[in-house]
Amino acid sequence: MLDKRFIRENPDAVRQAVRVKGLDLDVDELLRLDQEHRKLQFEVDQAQSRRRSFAKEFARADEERRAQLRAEHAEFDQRLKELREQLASTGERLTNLMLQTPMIPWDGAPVGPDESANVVIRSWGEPPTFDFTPLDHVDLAEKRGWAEFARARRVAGERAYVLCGEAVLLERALHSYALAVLGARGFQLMSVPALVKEAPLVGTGMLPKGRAEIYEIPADDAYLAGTAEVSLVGLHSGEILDAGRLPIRYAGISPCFRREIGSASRDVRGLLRVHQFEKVEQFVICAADQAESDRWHAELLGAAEEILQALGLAYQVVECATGDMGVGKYRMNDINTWFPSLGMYRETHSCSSLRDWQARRANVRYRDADGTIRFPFTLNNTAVATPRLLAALIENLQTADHRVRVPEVLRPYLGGRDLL
RNA sequence: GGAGGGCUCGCCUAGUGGCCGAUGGCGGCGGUCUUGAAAACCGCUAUGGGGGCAACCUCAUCGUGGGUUCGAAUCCCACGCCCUCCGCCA
Repeated sequence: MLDKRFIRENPDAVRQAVRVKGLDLDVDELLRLDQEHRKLQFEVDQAQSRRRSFAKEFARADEERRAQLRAEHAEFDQRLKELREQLASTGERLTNLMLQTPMIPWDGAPVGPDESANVVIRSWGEPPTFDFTPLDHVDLAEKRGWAEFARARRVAGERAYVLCGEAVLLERALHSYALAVLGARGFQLMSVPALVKEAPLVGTGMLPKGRAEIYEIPADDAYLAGTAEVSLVGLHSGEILDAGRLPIRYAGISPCFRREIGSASRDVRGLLRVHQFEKVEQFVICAADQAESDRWHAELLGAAEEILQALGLAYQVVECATGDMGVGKYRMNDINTWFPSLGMYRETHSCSSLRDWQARRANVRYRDADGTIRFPFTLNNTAVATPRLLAALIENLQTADHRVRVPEVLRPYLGGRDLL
């Protein structure tokens, strides 16, 4: 969500953002509603002011005068009621449009309609070469008894999976390692709800646009969050933080649920695109300062790269195009990790800066040293998301005899074993 | 699931229909005093919207949303959350 004043003063910048992000938002209608809303607000204010003074007069009046006042104000009350209704309905329409306002993307973002316009900005590592025919993660896992797919789908339908035995330990090792890396970098470890109310989903920007992507539990007016970010933002919703508390850095771990409606029949095999997964997410709330936010963006990207490098997985860092980055993003960098079975790099991490777009929605504020109340900037990035990263790991580190080399950093979590 | 109690300005608290955007204390900030500090004393100390160049004016907000009333923190209804007890349960 953008600042209304900013929209009034820079409508062209907003129109431009709507265009390059491929959105459907009528900025002129928004401006018109904003103006109408302000006009109605003014009228309602005046009417209520009058109502208050009338009430005071009433208190002082005698019975005869009171009867007279009641009669006089019947019509006025009706008018006030109508004004209030108009204000409410205009406000509702305005809010609907405001929730669709996009963050203005940064100058460096490639302009393009979708991920095809993304640009690789750096690479690390070389895709492994095998002197045998490598298996994909599904065949490898089944051969080793590390996963069940057919049976899992009997239980939970398409895209379901079961991890078994050592795969369970390996998955947990990835998360434990990610938490250790982030803990060492000063992040507060947080295990957060995945079952959430509507408000934090709107606050993060997952709703209203992403409704089709989110599991809904109508009986309880609840939803299953697709990322820990939802809870982490929601934790501070409505608060005015002390500037001294910033930056807030969280490493949030949670199960994540996504309906994958827009990807039906894509990646249906294996562990790449599933409805339920486990993720450690990095999340930062920092002062409303672009330079500081940029530093955190680099830091979040750096933590993810540290993890991938320690795991020995080749990856590329991608500068995401305007059409790929989503409504609220200022800047987005995906990290794509090499998957031998696909012969390509696939997204395992996504690092985003949102400036104050999310804080505004979630109503998270802070008090600056000089007492000014501001909306902070928020950023987030994946640290480890499994089983997708687990699949990358076993594919890349497999051996000819269908075993998997354990990266050194994971060995402490696997009883010191260097081979599974 | 059942029964009860509660939700007021950072924290605690006063307030049962108009004098209440709201009392008092604590905390915080500024000042006086002091060599310095403490104590004491004085002052300030919510957020959002609208109007105005500005000083400032105005409206809204006492968990949320409705209702009653000329007028609601206060009365009524629904919902949310917290606490206590019983039951159930990982």
